Formats: sequence, structure tokens, C-alpha cells
Amino acid sequence: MARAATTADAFNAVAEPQRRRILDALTGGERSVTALAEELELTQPQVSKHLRVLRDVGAVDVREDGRHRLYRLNAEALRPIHDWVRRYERFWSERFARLDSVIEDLKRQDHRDE
Amino acid sequence: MARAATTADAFNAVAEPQRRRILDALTGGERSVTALAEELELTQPQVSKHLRVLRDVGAVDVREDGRHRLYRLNAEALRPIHDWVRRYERFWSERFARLDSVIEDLKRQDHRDE
DNA sequence: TTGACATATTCCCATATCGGCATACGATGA
DNA sequence: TCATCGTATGCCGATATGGGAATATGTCAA
Repeated sequence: MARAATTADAFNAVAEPQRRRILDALTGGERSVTALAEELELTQPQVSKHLRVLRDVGAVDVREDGRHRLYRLNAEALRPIHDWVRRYERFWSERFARLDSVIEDLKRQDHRDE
Repeated sequence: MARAATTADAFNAVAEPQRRRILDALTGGERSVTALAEELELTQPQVSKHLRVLRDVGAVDVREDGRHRLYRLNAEALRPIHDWVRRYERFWSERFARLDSVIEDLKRQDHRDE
């Protein structure tokens, strides 16, 4: 045993800037490998490899179309990231800060009522 | 040139499961290195190193306290992640799907008005 | 069938990364 | 001052990673 489990999960997939760019591009709809390569100025193997990782974590789906393979976003796979990071929202959001103080007030009131 | 810019950014910092655990623990308030090590069942150097990465991306702050160093969460640094992944919310959320269709309706109405 | 096109895979290289262990460093208390 | 505690860092070994180039695989069109 020598290296941490890199567990090919969504967090890891998305840690790579190029892969984020690919996902961003796919928000515009299906794309072929070549189309992505041109749009993002990457080589074809580069794109294929990154798509492979994204596929493995379920962030994209593929569809055959003649000699093309059309890749499509599957945002569901990003949900765990959203869910995780959302828990930190309260620590920077003014809105949540105000909500917290309201809750504190209610607690204090509860105590007084007892 | 041979490896991608691993650019020590928030995305990378958070790709490591242990580092996420550390951040999660810090939502409970300040912690010393040893306290984190015990709570998460990690070795002290392991914790120190991960905290180093988290510090470098600004996700935690340190405060000296005698021979202890108290680490505190700085969630602001996670905001870019939140902002990025939030853009994908529309692709899985029913709520956003409905909103999208409302917008489509409005667009169609606009065309009719012209 | 053959040739061009689209994509995936493989091999290689350079480097980053994580954990383990030992150790260095700074602060405290006796 | 010295021993101890708390923490950071350095080194090592094993492995993962990303890009580049070449190549394999598959598909369509003539």
C-alpha cells in the first residue's frame, strides 16, 4: 500500500481543468470527439482520454452515430459535489448568517418561555 | 513539459477524501492538529500535510495558541467550486426544468407579439 | 475492396502525490 | 537548562497522472 485511493470519483474527475472545460462545452449539447477537440483546442487523444475518465464516473454518456460518437452531459454525476459543497454555503452567505441569528433568537426565546 | 498544471486550486484540494473529512471536521469549530488526528484516526504528519495543502488554497486559517496551532475553516475558498457546480443544477433539478419550460413559453409569446 | 475518416488505446516520459518514518523546530514547564 | 509536547518538514518508495506520438479499431464512401 502506498498511495491513497484515488477512487475515480466525481471530485477527482472534476479536479482536472481540461475536464471541466469539456463538461462546460457539453452544456451546449451533444458533441463529437473531434468537435470538442477543435472547440477546446486539444488533441484528439487528449479529448478521448478525458472523456474516458468522465465516462467512468458517469458524468457523460455516449451515443453512436455512424463513425462519430456523440458525448452528452450527465449532470447527475456532479450532484454529490454540489451536495457536499452546499453544506459550506452557510459559512460565507450573508443570507445564511442572518438566518442563523434568527435561529439563535428563537432559541433564546424558547429558554425564556420554559 | 509533461504533466498538466496541477495548479493547487480548491478543486484539487478537495479531490482528496481525507481533506474533505478534515474540512468537515472543522465545520465544528477550531481544532488543533492532534485533535484532528485523533478525531479522524490519521497520523499527525498526515494531518499536517493535508492542512498544508488546504492552507495553500486558503481553505483553512491558522492561529497560534501556545504550542498548539488551531486551524479554522475558511469556506470562502470553496465558493468557486460551488459556483461552478451550481451551473449544472439546472440539468438535474425538476424545479429548474419547470423554470426552463416557462421561459420557453415566454419566448414563444414574444415571437407572437412581434 | 480500398482508402479516408473518427475514435480509442498503448507506450513512454516526466512529474506529482500519498503514506510512513525519522527528524527538526519551537514553545512550555519543571 | 533540559525534557517533553505539538507541529512541520524531509526523504523514500510505490503509484497515479497527463501529454505526445504512434497505432489499432471501426465505419463509411467510392
